[in-house]
Amino acid sequence: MEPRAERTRPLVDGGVFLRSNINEIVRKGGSKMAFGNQSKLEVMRHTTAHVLAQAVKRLYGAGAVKLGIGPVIADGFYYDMALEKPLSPEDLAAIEQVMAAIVRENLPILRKVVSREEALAWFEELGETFKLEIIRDLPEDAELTVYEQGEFADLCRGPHVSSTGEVGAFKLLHTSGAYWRGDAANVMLQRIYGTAFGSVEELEAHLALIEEAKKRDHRKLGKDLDLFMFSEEAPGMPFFLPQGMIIRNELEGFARELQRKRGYEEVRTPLMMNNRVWEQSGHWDHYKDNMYFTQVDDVKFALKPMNCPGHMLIFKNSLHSYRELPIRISEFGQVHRHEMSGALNGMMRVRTFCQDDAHLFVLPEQIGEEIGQVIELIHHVYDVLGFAYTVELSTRPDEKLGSDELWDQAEQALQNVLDQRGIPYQINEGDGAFYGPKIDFHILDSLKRSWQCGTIQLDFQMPDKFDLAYVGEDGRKHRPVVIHRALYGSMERFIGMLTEHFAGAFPLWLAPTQVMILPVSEHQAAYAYQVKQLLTHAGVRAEVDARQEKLGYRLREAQLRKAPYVFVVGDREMQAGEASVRARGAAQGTVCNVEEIATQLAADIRDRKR
RNA sequence: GCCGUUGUAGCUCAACUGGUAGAGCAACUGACUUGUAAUCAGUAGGUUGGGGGUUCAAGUCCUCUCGACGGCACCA
Repeated sequence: MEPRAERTRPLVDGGVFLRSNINEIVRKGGSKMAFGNQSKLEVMRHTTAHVLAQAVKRLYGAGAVKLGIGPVIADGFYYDMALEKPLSPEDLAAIEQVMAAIVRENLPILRKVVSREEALAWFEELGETFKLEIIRDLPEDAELTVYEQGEFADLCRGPHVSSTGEVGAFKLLHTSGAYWRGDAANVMLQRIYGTAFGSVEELEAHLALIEEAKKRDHRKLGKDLDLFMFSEEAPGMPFFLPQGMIIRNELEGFARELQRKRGYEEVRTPLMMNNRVWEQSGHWDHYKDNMYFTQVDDVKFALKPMNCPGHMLIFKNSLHSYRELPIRISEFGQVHRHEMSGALNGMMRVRTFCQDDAHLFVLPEQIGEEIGQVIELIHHVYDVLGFAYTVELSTRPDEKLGSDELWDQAEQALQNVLDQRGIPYQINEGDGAFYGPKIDFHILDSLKRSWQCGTIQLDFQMPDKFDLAYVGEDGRKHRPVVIHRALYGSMERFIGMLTEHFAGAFPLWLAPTQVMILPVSEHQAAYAYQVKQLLTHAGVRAEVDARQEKLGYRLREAQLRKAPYVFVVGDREMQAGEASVRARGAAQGTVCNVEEIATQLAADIRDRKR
């Protein structure tokens, strides 16, 4: 195939393009900061992004396309560009065709170091205004390189593979809008996402993984399994259906049980309070754009976006001695936060949710010990559920309350606890809450996706804002320190995450219906209900499906509902006080004495066995 | 909020360039009395998200609006 566009003048007068070769570059160790830690796959994906840009220019005309940036990301790449025409999925197919042609042409990829002036002149002529902006913002001494393949050239640090023919199996996935330089104040460009792999097999495996994730989508499973629903009447506000409520109650019960043993006291605080409380706490200043307000008589009220002020008021309700501390107040607190419409996402990002919140009022010297206990508690919860997790330490944000000295102290305190316990963690600069730094726990689900769930936040601000005090040994008033913490984070999000993690096949203790009992025919229906009764008394959630349908049909439904156990009862079982017990996923069942299996299941449920 | 896509029966989806809404499953009724992933037959079910407009005629075109989806930005 002939390269379509002839270049009529050299890119840069007098310049020499060198063949781009990743192996050579890595061997020579050239420009380590750019190349050193990139895998060959990443380099190839980066080149695929250039091929994408080249294809778009061929298709819509070089002049009609202004390039933004086209970096490699986890699992693929994207390229941002400005073009008149909004891209549709059909356009992606057409672009892929042109990309395939460019790969077949096997164009050599040439690298050239250019001076700032040369680069500016060239991209000026091309009308690549975004590239010009990049060049102007680069430091004076930055080494500028241009990569050229056929008629296409791009300002780029590289590296790239040595020719377009080395691009492997690729696919364009979807388009979206993206602000230039990630700033909402800038124009919005069109972003095309794609991925590439060394082989067709790897690409297909990746696409299959995406399909698998879609099948596990909690929005789909939540609908299929009747866990929860949404309504246009309350965007971003989930409705829990009876089946989903069972899961939620189990999770709450689990946390309550653990917290009771650890000296927590459960409370419930109002959903809305006079706005002056939020002005006092600093929430109004820092968070009013995301709060819901209402007028009651002539007074402005706000729905709580957080539970802390309510707990501060509870602490202030009585006088406290240093002997009482730590005081641990917990609440399954429903909060409302007005998230932007575009941010909503099923149970994962909602406008009202329930935090399994707690505030620990502690003496300064108790901070380390208390945080250590919360870390242990979170570990226990995740361990029972079988989750691996990572830990992040988030430090002071730009918009914050309090002095740098206090922040130094608070950040140091958290860091010390982690270090002393030998817990590996990542530091997340600037991601803390406005009142204090935090330790976040990120769960890794079965698809290796990370979800922020548990959190521990150290707060020297709220005690101050609310003028909290305890009476010390010396008989004088002292300021307690507050630790905010959550195990699940948001019940809604946690349930969404659990649904995807287990693909709807919840462990026995969480499963809404733990045993589905199927009488073979109407004759055994009465016996089936007896079995249900027995299981119910043992503390097992059992249902009977005695519909006038064939056993195979009802069995299929029970499996689709992902019931952990199916009991089939026919005449044989009825005579012997037994049931044919089939565990979820098992090819066939075993016949068990009903009382024995009931005892066994009750024990497994009590132990929250996985 | 921004860019793009999208909204048809409870669910999943169909209806060529505008010609007056259809299927499977589910539901209901009846028959069958069922032994480990779908028994058969029949019945009913929709102001095509909502408002406005163009047209002889709108699910289809235009417009406003609401919701959802994919991202961006946001996420104290």
